[in-house]
Amino acid sequence: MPGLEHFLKTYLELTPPELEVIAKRFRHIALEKGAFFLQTGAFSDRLGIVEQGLVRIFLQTEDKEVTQWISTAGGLLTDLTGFVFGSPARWNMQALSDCSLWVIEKEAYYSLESEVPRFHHIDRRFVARCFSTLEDRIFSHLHMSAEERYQYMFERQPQLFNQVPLQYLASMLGMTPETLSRLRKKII
Amino acid sequence: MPGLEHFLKTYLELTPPELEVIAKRFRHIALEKGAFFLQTGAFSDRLGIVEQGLVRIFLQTEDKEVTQWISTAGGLLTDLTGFVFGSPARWNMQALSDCSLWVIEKEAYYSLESEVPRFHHIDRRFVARCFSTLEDRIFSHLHMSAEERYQYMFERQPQLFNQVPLQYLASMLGMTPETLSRLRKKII
DNA sequence: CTATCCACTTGACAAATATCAAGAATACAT
DNA sequence: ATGTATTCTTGATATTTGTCAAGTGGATAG
Repeated sequence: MPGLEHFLKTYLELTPPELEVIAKRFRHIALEKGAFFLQTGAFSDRLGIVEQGLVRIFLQTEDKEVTQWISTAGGLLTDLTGFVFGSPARWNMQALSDCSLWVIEKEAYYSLESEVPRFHHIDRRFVARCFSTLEDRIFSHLHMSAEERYQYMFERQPQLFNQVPLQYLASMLGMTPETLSRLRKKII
Repeated sequence: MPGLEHFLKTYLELTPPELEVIAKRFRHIALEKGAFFLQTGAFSDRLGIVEQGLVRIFLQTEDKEVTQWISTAGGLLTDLTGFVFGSPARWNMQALSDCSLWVIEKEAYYSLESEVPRFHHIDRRFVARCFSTLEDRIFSHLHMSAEERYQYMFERQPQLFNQVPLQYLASMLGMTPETLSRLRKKII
């Protein structure tokens, strides 16, 4: 199984010593199926990386639950807005299966600024990469149909489609479970 | 008319001396109607803030043009991904009317790191705010109908609806011009 | 003033997607 | 294993949105 250092390297370009200092600040925790890593309204005072398992990021609106994303191995867990601005978290993050995570506290994260000279540069690229991912996603909603979004996601994250309840995938793709079920049938 | 410093303050929390140092690095330019601030594939080596006028941010796909956003006074102009990672710009940015802009070169922007001690903190919050805006937008596509997205945008940016060709607004909302025309009629 | 060009609107129709309800499959607990 | 959730599928139908084509209206150049 790829370790924390492997995942850190996929987000950030780091030298071996930087990697070591940063990795040391993470601790390893278990998150049982059904448990929350974060809940709406709480303080987002830590950042997690999924080692194993699936975590659903979602929000309750008046009329329905909206799944924003499902994080798999290597995926990021944090309410970035809350983490940066200290505002109450918008998102719930709940384990869909028994998970193991690496976690760094906000305080430890920021203290890296004084330990790793290039840290602000690293962090900046990290946030910008998150931005870039969202930009792609917005774009997909502006010019793709539900079917095209399904295909696009399926190509990029095929493992999700075996493991995640379809209702959540549907919400994450901006369609109803029935529509997703029909698209899937049509395409196979 | 609100000045550059006013707009900077809306993005970033700055002390008066910081504000002064940063503002000094911007220069003031005109962008004629139809001219491009940035084109797809170019280097995104500067960041602009709209003082006056409208700038459309869009991209050409095989089958259609997709308008991602329209920047009005105070709005931001940069391909953030390109600006941070040095990759070729994804977006075109074209003036819809005669515009005046404040612009800072990438090099000058980064040199602020050594002039303003808190700069990395400021910059980080800036990027995170951009992220947060996109997150809201993704969310709107996951749970709102075209009609609801129209209403939502109309409440937040009513000025756009007087000034911008509807075809661009439609694309930005992820619908056809005909649909937008009908929604507008229905709602008024 | 008039011709021309856009952008916008409207209508008729088609396609995509949602809704509601029922049945089938699957997972879960006892 | 068996019964009970729950989730997924399917069908019928409604609604929303898209497409295509024609028309209207307003701006602008000559």
